[in-house]
Amino acid sequence: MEELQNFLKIHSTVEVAQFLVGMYLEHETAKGKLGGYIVDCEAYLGPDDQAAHSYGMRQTPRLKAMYQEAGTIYLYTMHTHLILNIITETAGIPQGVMIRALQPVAGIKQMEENRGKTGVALSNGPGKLVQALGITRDLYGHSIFTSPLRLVTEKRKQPKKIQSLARIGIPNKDKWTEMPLRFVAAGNPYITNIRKSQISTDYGWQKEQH
DNA sequence: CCAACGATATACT
DNA sequence: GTATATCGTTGGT
Repeated sequence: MEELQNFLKIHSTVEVAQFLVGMYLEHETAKGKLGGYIVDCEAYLGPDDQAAHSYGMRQTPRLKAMYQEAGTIYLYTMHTHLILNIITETAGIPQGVMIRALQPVAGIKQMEENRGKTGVALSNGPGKLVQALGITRDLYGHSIFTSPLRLVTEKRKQPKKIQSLARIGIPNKDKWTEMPLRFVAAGNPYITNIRKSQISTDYGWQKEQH
């Protein structure tokens, strides 16, 4: 965990976003541990990024967590859905990574119950994975290092290829609309809007090394 | 009041 | 398979 904390300190938001592809995300709930691999995420680059909530160093009550230290959990609601972000820089620099999709590994049965769906619909979108993992607003502002919701570096998988794409859902933001700040594990079926022909049988992971 | 870092159902080639 | 319409809540001018 200290290792991860250090990683956040010395790397840029974009580098962290790329590192989070393949990272194991786990939520310890009353109904057991729910977790899986992050396969799709987006970087939001604070003051300059027109698509970021914190564009122009905007300060509002809900943005409070964005100005806290790296590892802080930033949650916001969007059209009835809760969206999960992880803050990536030191306090005062409002940048973060939005978690877009997860390949479920542990507690899949519980996730199906939480979602009322099965298969890729469990977690192939930001609001979906939050619901699948049972994440709630009271995690707002807590740390990814010390809360029931945490990143497990030891279980991280290595993607064969990280693909850079334009971010989703941010039209009319000049160059920021097109900038390749979205990173996915190429070939993984849980990626948002992936085409069937793009899915690979190994789900986009490197082979385990022995 | 209205836009928003979505999700879903429904309607189409 | 892709496209659109509608749902719905909260935060910020």
